[in-house]
Amino acid sequence: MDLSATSLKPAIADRRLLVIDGHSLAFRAYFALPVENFTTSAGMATNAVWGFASMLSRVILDEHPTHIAVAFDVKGGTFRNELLPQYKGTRDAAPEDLLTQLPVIQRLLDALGVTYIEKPGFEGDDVIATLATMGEQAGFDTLVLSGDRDAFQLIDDKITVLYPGHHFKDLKHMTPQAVEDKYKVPPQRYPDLAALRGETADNIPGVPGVGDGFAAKWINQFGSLDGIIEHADEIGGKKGEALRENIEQVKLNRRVNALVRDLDLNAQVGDLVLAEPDLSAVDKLFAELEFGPRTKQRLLKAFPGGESSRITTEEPESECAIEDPTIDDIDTDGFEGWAARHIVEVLPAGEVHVDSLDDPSRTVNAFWTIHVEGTILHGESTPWSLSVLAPDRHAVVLSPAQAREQSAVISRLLASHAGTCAMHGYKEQIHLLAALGIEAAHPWFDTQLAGYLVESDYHPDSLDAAVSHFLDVQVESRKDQPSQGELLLDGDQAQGDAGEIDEVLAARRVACVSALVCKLVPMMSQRRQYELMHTVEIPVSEILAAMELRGAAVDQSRLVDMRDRFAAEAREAQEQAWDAANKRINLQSPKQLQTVLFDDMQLRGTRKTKSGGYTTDASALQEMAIRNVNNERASMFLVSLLRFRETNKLKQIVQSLLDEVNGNDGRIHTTFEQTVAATGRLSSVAPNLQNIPNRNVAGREIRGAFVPGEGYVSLMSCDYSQVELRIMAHCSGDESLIEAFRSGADFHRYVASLVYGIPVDDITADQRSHVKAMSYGLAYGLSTYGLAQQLKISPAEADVLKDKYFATFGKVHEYLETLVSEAREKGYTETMFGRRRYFPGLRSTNRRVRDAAERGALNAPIQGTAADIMKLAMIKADGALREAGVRSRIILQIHDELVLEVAGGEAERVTDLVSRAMETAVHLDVPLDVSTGIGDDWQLAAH
DNA sequence: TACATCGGGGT
DNA sequence: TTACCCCGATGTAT
Repeated sequence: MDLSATSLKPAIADRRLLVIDGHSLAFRAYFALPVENFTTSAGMATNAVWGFASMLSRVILDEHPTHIAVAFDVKGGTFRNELLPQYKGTRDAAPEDLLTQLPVIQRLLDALGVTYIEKPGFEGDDVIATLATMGEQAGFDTLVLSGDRDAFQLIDDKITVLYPGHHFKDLKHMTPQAVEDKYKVPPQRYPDLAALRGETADNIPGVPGVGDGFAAKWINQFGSLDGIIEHADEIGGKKGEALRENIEQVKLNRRVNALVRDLDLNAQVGDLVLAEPDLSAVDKLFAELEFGPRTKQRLLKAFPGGESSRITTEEPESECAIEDPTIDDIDTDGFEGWAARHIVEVLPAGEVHVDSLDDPSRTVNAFWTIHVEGTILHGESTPWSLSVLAPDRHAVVLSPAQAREQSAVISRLLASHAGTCAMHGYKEQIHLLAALGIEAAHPWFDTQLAGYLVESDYHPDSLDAAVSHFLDVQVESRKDQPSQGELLLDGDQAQGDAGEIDEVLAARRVACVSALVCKLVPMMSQRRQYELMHTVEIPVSEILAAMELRGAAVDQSRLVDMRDRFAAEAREAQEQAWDAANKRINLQSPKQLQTVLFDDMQLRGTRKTKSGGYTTDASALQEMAIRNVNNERASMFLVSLLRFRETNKLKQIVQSLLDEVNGNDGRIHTTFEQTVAATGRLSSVAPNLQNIPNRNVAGREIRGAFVPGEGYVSLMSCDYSQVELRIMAHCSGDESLIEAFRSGADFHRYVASLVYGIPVDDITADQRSHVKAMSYGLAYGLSTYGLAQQLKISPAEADVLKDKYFATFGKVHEYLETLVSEAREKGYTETMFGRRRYFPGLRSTNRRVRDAAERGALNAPIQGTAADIMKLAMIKADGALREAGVRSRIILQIHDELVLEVAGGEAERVTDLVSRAMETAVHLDVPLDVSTGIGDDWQLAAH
């Protein structure tokens, strides 16, 4: 079936009212934009007008209202001042050049045909409250754009407040759930909470010592402010006393912050329709304000008759709109029957056939989508709902209990129709499905992996973010967490209102995934990324999911000992540093360090940080220590500081590991991020197990705390040596470098002998290390300056080394230049396996940006190919282990190293299987060298 | 409370 | 003034 026929209409409500707090928006615009940049030649300030206009167009484009109104405050007091004379008393009077802009903004609104409303004796907020209420009664979805939190009391299913965040252009969608999450009370109780807490901005005192937390606690305990007042005597402690003392104030606050929702405004909501602007009036005003044509175009674009309005009112340019599916009730039907009719009988069975997937002319419109919502916690993930969307846009939403009941059916469906199955985030889905007793199978399409493969520099952190990025629409599709009693329950319990709402959202989520598939399929084909997705990323997802679930066992008592020891040593170093400084400063504050080093001690700084001060990083401290060996206090301080930094860091690392130990199994379950690193590498979070110290003895000790778990006898570590250099040798075809690897000699020593033209045996340690640094620097685009810095030699000497190196390995030089020039031509780089990364920065006119892009373009194919090879090796090794039927298993990947937990009696066999898998992951013109080690812990497994 | 900056751990 | 990451602490703005 053809999706394009059925899924074109955007899911935008027919009638959507946007109500704007005019004063609050003008204020924010005024303070966000520097007035110097927005002044007419006659000296009139225009920053607030400009900011207001640009925000207005932005919100209209983002939110697609059909109706719109702006509310303003009126000069003179309101009924609130009579109740509470000091109300808003601390607010500074608005600056003169803001006040003069308010009438201009109103003129602009007139020209645009936007109604604005003021009501003497009342605030804009009351007008807003009234409009929102009228809108709700007339069946509108209403958005309230306001920076005043009093507006939160209006929020319900139909009314959402857009609340500006840190930057005023980031608007938070405050839904009932968002308010509940943030304040732990429902929106209608928010004013109770505000009355207790007070509002400094409005000069309203609350109960001293009572903040949001206590206010929410009481509200939840007694139901509401009235309940609290009734039971005020029962509340003990200082806070209870404070409450009783201020109870009249609180009551007054509550009367003041209640918005009036039934003003007589002399207007009908239906009349607020977004209309075509009066172009000549806009032109005239813009000429006065000296706004350019681009500002005008941008503003008008948002209004009917403007350039892009056709797209939003008719069909969107992409055929991938999100439409709420028809939700089928399976109580009367049974899931299996539903799946048979909507999926099994419609779609072909079988696995994915990889052959023709990368054909750019290919289109796919016959697939089904499965999506489990929930939170992931390795070992005890919590699914909230499972949704299945069929190609005919019919969907079923199951509660966790229902899904468990159907687990066998769903597992079978996933297995039999994997070849037409789409998901978002296979790895996460594996965990959530497993928690429901369902076994996942390699899907045909993963929208998260696909998004990563087509645009690896962009990392959405949620499905919604991916949707708004790739489909350029905002949808409300996610509550952060179902609140209590709102989880989808089973049959008899489930049919409350809350359950109904969740179903719609869950169905919308799966529709989002489906829309992403629609958008990404042509991009994947065009960029030829299917093969990578199927042969690399999807199988890797499965392996990573298993690794995450296994976790890594640690010896907790050893960690605790280490932490205490590092902590003691850090304290000692701190005392010494304090003595030397004659001050008990915070050694973790660069700012305080700067005063001691550069003011008190008058030391000469080295490099500057980007905020202007001298850096206090380790290399600078070392340099200063050398310069000041004769200054006893200074060197004492510097040395102690360095020792503090080192030991304190180690303490923190150990502590962070302890914090992450799972209480159930005593193991650490990291999460491997598969779509974060733009080059194709994995990353590891919570905790990061890819940066456990390894460079010096003290740090390496931490690796000793990683041990084989119950049922296992040792850990094995296998790593590639010099993969990136081998890739350079292979890709450049440089005979000398290839020979260097084939010879099997000490690589760096061998290379040094070629570079310096002296026999291998005569190479000094210095020469070897210089050449080694040069070799590694190549893949990073290291400058001569950087090389000099690192080797502590002069830039001139570094230059000589570089020239000699490239004279010896000419093809390497050529290859690196080709990488950049090809990237410049095509706009992207590619690894050996076709993984792409785009580099728009190569065309930048800013030299720094361009240089950075060039270094990236140099590095990405090399680092990326190494990442590809390791991923292939993991697939191969995992397959080999399974086929051999051994119990030993991979638990960690650290870019070029695999760590395995080895079962008794399997050491030799596993060493053989894994090293063979890694060596033969791909065939290069140079051998892939793998070294392995095995031992009682990770440190002892080193080699 | 949220964000930017600094510093430092890994490959 | 070397690529790619993750994280904690500080200090500032909100």
